[in-house]
Amino acid sequence: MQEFKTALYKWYHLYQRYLPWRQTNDAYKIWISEIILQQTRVAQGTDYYHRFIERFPTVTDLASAHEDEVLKLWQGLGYYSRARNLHAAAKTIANNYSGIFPNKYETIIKLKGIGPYTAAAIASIAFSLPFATIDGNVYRVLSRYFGIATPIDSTQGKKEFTLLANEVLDKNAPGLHNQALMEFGALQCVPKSPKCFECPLHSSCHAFANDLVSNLPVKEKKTRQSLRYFYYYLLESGSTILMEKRTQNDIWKNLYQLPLLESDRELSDQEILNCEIPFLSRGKYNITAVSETRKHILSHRIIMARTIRAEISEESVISKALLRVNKKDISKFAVPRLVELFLKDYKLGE
DNA sequence: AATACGGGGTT
DNA sequence: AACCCAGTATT
Repeated sequence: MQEFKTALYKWYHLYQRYLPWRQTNDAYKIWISEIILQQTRVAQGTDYYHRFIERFPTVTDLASAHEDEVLKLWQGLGYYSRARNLHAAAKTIANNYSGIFPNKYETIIKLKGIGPYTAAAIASIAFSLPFATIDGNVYRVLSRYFGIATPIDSTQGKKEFTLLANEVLDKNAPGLHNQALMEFGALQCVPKSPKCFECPLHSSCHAFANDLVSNLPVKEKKTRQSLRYFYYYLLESGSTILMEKRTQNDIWKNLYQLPLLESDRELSDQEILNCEIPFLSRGKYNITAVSETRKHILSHRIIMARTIRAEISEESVISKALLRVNKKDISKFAVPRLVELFLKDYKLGE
């Protein structure tokens, strides 16, 4: 065990990346980085981290912002509940804890959007508390090194790996230990074709000795995708278009979009042209274009989307849930990537 | 225990 | 196309 840790820390000392959130002890900044990095690669999240910290340097800055602005800053990063929960938690800290980030694991994990992983990360890195972080990297490194085939996405697996990770944890330097283990998984003990022959731990690695590297870790469930059909309406009148906010408990909650008709099946061009435009209870319109289908692929969904562009008369009566937005203001709204791409096609929203 | 929740990189 | 990424909340 000590051999494992000594080699790991030596490796970390030599090969760790420079990461902006490693240069601070500020729990707030560490928190932001950990939320951004949930299910997100460092390369994808780094710029967001810088912009977020620049706009919201402290937890009270974040707490006093409007959610729309937080979501706009998060646009394109995905899993938007992270941004909504971040904002809600900032308000909790500002209101209940005088703007001071809590320094106990039990308090930290009660905050919205913070689960076992993030609570352990903040507790260990910002406050040197002995809690092991267990993320995808840690599952991979531990399952291979110790040869554990319990599925990591089972209740039993979570229990076993949590126990093991906390056993292995260096209580004297938990923050360093956790980051070293995760960095090792991210750079050396990677999912596909890890370079085991030049790995400093291979002489005592169970998977390497038994040719099990490509079989570990074990994961039993696979996510399957389902289809959705989206028809967006770009409804123009003069210099304005119509937009709406997604408020349902569904994908992209609280983001904005072009008025949407969702169908449970694909619609033909003829059906699209014959279909009365929803959202308009009265008034003339003139369909000027129907886009190609754009296939938007997410982890658990495939969205087939088209846009219908139409001129609507000034006196059109619209559902009151729709917003009339001046074209030059479109970019102020947080929109899903899919909508952003459509707007770009029309040279709107930037 | 199972599913929803984004977007992008890698193989 | 499948898999994965410094996971969490909800059902």
